[in-house]
Amino acid sequence: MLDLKFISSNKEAVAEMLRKRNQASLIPEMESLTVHYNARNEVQIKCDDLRNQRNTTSKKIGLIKMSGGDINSVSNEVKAINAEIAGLEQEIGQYDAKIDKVLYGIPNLLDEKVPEGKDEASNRVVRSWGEKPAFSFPALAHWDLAEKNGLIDFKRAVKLSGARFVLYRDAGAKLERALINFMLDVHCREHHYKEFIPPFIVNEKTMTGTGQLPKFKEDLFKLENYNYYLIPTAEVPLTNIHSDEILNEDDVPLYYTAYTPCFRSEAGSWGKDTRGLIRLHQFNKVELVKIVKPEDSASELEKLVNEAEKILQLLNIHYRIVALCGGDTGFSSSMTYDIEVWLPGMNAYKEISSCSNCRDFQARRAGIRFKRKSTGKTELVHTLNGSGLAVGRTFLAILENYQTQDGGFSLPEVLKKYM
RNA sequence: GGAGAGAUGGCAGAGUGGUCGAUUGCGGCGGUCUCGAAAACCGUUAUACCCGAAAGGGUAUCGGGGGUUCAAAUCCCCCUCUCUCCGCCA
Repeated sequence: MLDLKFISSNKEAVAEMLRKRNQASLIPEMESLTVHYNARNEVQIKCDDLRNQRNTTSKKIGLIKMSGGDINSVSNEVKAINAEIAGLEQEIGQYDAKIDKVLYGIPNLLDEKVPEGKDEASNRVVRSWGEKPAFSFPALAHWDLAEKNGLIDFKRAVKLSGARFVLYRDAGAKLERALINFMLDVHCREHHYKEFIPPFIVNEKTMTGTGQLPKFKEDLFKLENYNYYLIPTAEVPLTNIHSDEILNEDDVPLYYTAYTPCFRSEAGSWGKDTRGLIRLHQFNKVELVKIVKPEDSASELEKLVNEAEKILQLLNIHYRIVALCGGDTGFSSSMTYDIEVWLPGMNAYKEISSCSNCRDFQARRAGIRFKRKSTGKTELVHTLNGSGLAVGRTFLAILENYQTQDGGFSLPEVLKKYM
């Protein structure tokens, strides 16, 4: 979330951001924050003053009692003050509730480099790498290749669970596992990430820390009768590892990675990408998370993209890097680069990684700070996250890009030792 | 699942109704000493909010929520989590 004081003194900048995100409808709510905030403070000042009176008078009572005096009248005086305090506290609570409701729903500020635009049509291609493969035959889509080669059992997955689930089998399961190990090895050995296996189920506070809750509850799977949610990405547990902590300056930057399955309800995407491996309720992903000093986050984002795209370079698959426009940038992110991989079978580029700089937005929600030595002050860290990469989509990119005329496919060189 | 114990500042660990935001130790930071370091000694060291130009002042916070009281880290209730023993179990 944004700093309440910042919003109050920069309303126009926040409104500008909301317009750029195509969410101008939030502007009146945002502006109401200042009103509530000021009103709240007035009550707070009154309340603090009364509490001060209460505290000093109460202390006097202790002294009076010790010297054997009568405390009745003073005691009644304090009771009257307390009644007044109770009323004011209730008022403050009401203001806080109103403020939080709005504040937790306001998206992050956008980096000035973010392109203008309402939706993905305005995303800007920054650069690309490699070449589209030239086939002398019509390229098959990955679902056909997966079926033909016995890598995935789509039908039985439906029997087991339903639509948008897959059952990897034989070499398919092995390839998926090989990719996970390959990605983790590259990031740990070459990019110096620390590896984790986090819980796949987290609580409400953790989901709030990274921004999934309260606003995007319908995108999550929630466990019945528990206040637990299935993680939609390892970004959630990894980023929250240090929630409510004050780190030493020497501890940062932190580079964390984890493989986890990711669970998404995909509410609102009925009919989209119903075939194959593009959009699933459960998919595998290797995630990269960085916790860094504010002055480093911009350059760390560029590095993060490089680390993620390294995987595709090693697999030798063509892709392009896209800077998301304002309307397409996620709630918690100030700036996002997508890596879009080329899929010859689908004749399209598809997102395979999303790398975001969340700056202090998540850090403020989750309470992740560090103590700066030169000033002795605590400051919010900046957090970044990126897929490195979505495993299932990498799987299908390999199938489509490495397919052969006979309907089979070959294996990228770097994966051979993992199979 | 049964029985018991516990949750206090970066960490360890005192504190059972008032002068306690909290003894002390360790760690951190600054200093004295030293060529330098260690040791020793001295000082300092929580977070958030509010008022203030600042100095400074106020308020809240001892796992979370509620209650008793003029007054709660301390008493009562509920919840969460941790530990020990027993049972079950990958």
